[in-house]
Amino acid sequence: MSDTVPLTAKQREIRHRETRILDIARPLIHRGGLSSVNMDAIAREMRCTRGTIYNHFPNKEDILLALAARAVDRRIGLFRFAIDSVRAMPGRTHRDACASVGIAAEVYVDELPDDFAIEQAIRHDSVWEKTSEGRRHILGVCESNCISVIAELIQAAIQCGDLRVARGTTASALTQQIVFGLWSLVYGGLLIESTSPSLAEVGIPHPRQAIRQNCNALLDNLGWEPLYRARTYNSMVKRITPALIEQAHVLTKADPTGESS
Amino acid sequence: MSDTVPLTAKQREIRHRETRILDIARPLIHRGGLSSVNMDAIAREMRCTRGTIYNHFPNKEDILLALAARAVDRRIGLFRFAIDSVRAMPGRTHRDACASVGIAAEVYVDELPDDFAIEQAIRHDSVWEKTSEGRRHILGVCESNCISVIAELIQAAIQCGDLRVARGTTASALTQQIVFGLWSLVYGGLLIESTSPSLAEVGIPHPRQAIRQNCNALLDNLGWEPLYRARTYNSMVKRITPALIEQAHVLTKADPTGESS
DNA sequence: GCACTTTTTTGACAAAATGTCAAAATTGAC
DNA sequence: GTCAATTTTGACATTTTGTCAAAAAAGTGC
Repeated sequence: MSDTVPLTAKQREIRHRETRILDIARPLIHRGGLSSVNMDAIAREMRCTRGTIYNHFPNKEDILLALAARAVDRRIGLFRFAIDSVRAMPGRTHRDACASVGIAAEVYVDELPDDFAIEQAIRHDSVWEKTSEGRRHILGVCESNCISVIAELIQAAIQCGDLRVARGTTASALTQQIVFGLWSLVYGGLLIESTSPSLAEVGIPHPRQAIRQNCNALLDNLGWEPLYRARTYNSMVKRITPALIEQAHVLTKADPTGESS
Repeated sequence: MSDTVPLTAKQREIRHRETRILDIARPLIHRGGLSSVNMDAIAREMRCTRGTIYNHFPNKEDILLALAARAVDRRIGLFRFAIDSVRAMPGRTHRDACASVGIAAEVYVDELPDDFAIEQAIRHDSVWEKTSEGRRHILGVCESNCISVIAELIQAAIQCGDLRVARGTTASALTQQIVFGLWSLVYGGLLIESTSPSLAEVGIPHPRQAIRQNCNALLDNLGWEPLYRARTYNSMVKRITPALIEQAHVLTKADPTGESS
């Protein structure tokens, strides 16, 4: 329902501007932190005035939300890439694919720290309150997609028999349990690592290792075969990490524009 | 080194004012959200001008940090109360005490939501950046105390034999692993619950239950005896929850002032 | 109680940021 | 080329933070 009328240059420019605003806003985070993302700075780089930007976004917070949606898209891209990479390795299990998503999350935090930061920022009440319903919905869809990616992986593990559903529960309940468990462990762990200033002083010198071990302990207990073996696990991590890092930058370069033409 | 000189009324007033500022700021969060905590509102309620408040705190962010330190203190109070309560119940294990801390965390989120909110808020870069080193250190000590409470509990479980240290690791490594694992699971899970708008739509209708189960799965796998049994676990939860809720309000009423006179 | 010094409080001020809107400028259509 | 519709502008109002010289209050010695 889009291209019935050939768009004029002006119309194309306007349609493209939302993307341009976001492309300009993101580097600002990197240069001066989140507080440097202000309408003045964006307008200056855009070579227009604030008023024009307000034609596209009702307020600053909606811009942040749009950036967050892009960030989640990149994160999903990284998760998918990890899963596909493991699938391409001979002899790797669904469990390996699941672990690779955890590694992808680590790479996300390390290589795309601005994306990680903005995902946190928009959760803040003071930001969330001001956002529009429409934008919130878009972000919700992105998040939901991300969960689906993991859930599908776990369902595949159940179907192929690696993960056995215990008596008294269902495949979907088990799936949800695991999705939420891994999500809490990895997200919670990475968040604690990034916001608790001196984790080492408190007695946790290697949070990444702890997160990985805890994920494996959880999966082992929930009945996922084959159980954790350090050798195979570590070799998978070593193989996939450099590819993930590269992919993180690829995903950043290629801007994830919405519609086609 | 404190009370060599009898303080004048004015000196006492000033010394007491820091507490007063915090006592006034906290209800503001409840009434109008975090954004309503501004210097004007505090000054109005204090019946003085902003300038006076700036004599006590160098900026707004330091006030938030001081509120967060109080919040962590209350949280520790709740955790300690939970542990002590379980200790007083006959036939309860260290594992029950550990689980009760998880319940205490749930009660904290539900009954002291402003405290939970402020603990999140101060993690935000835009807030953290502006805080003073001194205040950050105070908060770090509070956090460290909280971790100690849990770590001691786990060490006790190791000493009494409920928790066995596997070959190739140490008691302290295991302790750290468990502390960080439970922390990630519970904190991460509760955070996701509170910030992911429609968790139910995404397929996780009962996040609290999922968190509890995941904690138990993790502890089971890490070798904590006796293993999870629904009956004993649930009876403990039922017994302790009302007492925790009451304690949450007790801790709020009694303001945790710093020094004695 | 009085003159004085020190401390504390005040409120006017500057600065930074958001969001609005009537007027100006630009664009597109005939 | 004219005119209507759309878009952009920039001045304005508002809100908030943080500063600082001057005023007020408190303390001190006599």
